Amino acid sequence: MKVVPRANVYRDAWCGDLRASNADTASRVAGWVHRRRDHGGLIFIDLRDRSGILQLVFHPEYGAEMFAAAERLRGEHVISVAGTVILREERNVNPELPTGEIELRCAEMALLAESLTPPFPLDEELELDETLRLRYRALDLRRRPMVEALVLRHDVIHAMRTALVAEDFLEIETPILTRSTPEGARDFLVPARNNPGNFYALPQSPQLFKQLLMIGGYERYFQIARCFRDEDLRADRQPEFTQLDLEMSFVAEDDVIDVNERMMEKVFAVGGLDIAPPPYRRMDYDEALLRYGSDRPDTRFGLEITDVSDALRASEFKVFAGVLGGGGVVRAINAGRREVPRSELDDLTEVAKRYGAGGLVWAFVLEDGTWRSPIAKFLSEAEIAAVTAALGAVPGDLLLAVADTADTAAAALGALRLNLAERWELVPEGRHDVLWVVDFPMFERDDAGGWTALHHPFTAPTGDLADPGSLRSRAYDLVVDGWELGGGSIRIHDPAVQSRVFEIIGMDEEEAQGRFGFLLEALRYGAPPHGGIAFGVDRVVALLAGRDSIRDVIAFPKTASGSDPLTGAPAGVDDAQLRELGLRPLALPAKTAP
RNA sequence: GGGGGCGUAGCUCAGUUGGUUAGAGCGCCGGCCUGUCACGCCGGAGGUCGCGGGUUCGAGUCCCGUCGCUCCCGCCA
Repeated sequence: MKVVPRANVYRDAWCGDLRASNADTASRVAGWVHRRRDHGGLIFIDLRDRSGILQLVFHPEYGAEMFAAAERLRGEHVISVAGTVILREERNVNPELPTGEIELRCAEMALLAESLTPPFPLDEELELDETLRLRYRALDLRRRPMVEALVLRHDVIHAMRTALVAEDFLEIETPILTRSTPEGARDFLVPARNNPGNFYALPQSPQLFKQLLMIGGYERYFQIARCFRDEDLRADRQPEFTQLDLEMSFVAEDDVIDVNERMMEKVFAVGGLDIAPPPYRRMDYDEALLRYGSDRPDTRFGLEITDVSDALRASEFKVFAGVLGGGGVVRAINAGRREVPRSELDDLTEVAKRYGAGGLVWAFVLEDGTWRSPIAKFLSEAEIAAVTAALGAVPGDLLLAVADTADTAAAALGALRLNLAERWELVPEGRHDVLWVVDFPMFERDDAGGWTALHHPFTAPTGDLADPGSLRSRAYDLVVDGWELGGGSIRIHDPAVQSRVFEIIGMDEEEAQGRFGFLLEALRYGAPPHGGIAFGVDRVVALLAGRDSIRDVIAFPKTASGSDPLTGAPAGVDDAQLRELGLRPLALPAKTAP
């Protein structure tokens, strides 16, 4: 650790800091008993603090009473010891340990706290049941992978803050208790005692407040902001999560992207990622969806998707004719030269179906250019040749195709790509790809046939406001290795445009005024052009730490069902509390009696 | 809301076609041990097989239900 602790009754050094250069000096350290090796007449203790591990040596010669006390030490007992740093004999050096050249010969020991036997081992890295880990989170947090993850998290946030402060950003807080604006995700609600029947909402993001800060003239703002969304969880989604939220005035897309590239370059360096310096590649949304089947493409491996509709336009094969005739597409992946058994093809078909495809067409290209495929007999020689050529396929290659709507084909083949990459381990070790996805559509159709904003309704559109389907948005997402790490946009600063966007998404004047009147009003008092971005801090850290789940980089996360085994949250409250809030107890259906 | 996987000792797991007394490693407890670092050796304790019901002569194993964890779809920037 960089700073030596201020000497006190407990310690004057970090365990993990002592080195050969400290040999023959007196030192005092404190920490937890990580492991003990009791040889009868000689005891070794690995003492652990936040910085690392130091071997302590206890010998009766150095103090009989202390030695007797050391015999009673058990795992996770807390002690403070004073002694002399000793250079180990060469044959006793432990090259695995940063402190392995030395040890502390103990002269004095204070037992500060005893520990029960821990419910799981803290000294080895093994997969543990997550409920158990969360139930005993204080102990789990002592484990090395957790310490490393949270230290990295700190370093990442520190790097972000340093980079932004250096670019004249101001850190400003926005409210946690705010107003429900049910656009996008479901809100967490908080009953307002002073106003019975009314509720605060926890923010899904500081979006509106940061726009007000721009109108307020602060020009460059950022915040490490806690955000809340009451939706079902995933490995990369928690009900409360942390965003690096920022906003800038008098900027266009490139200005925001430039600042953030400079910042993220520092962040990637903190994680030790080998990434080419900015500017980062930019890819159009349409291209991402076509070639990778996703708006957050993982470009670390090939298996790109190709649209082969044109080669099959005249096909008499009923499935293709039906789909193409109905405005759909046929898209395919050349999976390359692979020996794939029938059972695996069935698995892949299941993957495609899970994402909405009716099925998956497979074909092996044979030496003579024909196909071994269930559908070979339905296609003409010319069609087979055309599709083979479109995919750049050669004999031995496996082709996988989906015929469906463009959206479904993209989703199914996109998922299939990722599945194949994992199945066949196609991602090169240590490779990381960073890119901006840009030029998103502004709106997409919702289930009811209306329009809904792809990002959010404060994103600035480009194009003809009379034709919602043709509008693009001035948005940009940062994607790394298929993870969406951040997203933002240039915002609407013209109140007329903002009103029109609300109109397009089916929000009438009255409703818009009711929900967002405060923003519309502020926009009328001189709103500068502005834009910004928000990064998912948990995702950034998880990616840098090489973890699959953001739970592993959050000190106190929730389980996948949103519960907290540590505190028991969410938990019931008594009727008196409810009455005080003006709420009626809910009559829950009785549990079925045994 | 839907689908998949998992649930056996404190922990990580094995447990055959339904068959006698449910096992291993680690940990824990006791003993021995002066250079270990996953210390070693000897001995021991430790089980509501998630929970409830059913089938069966017999259930950890099969069936139904339920709870929890986890991954995914829907949902979600």
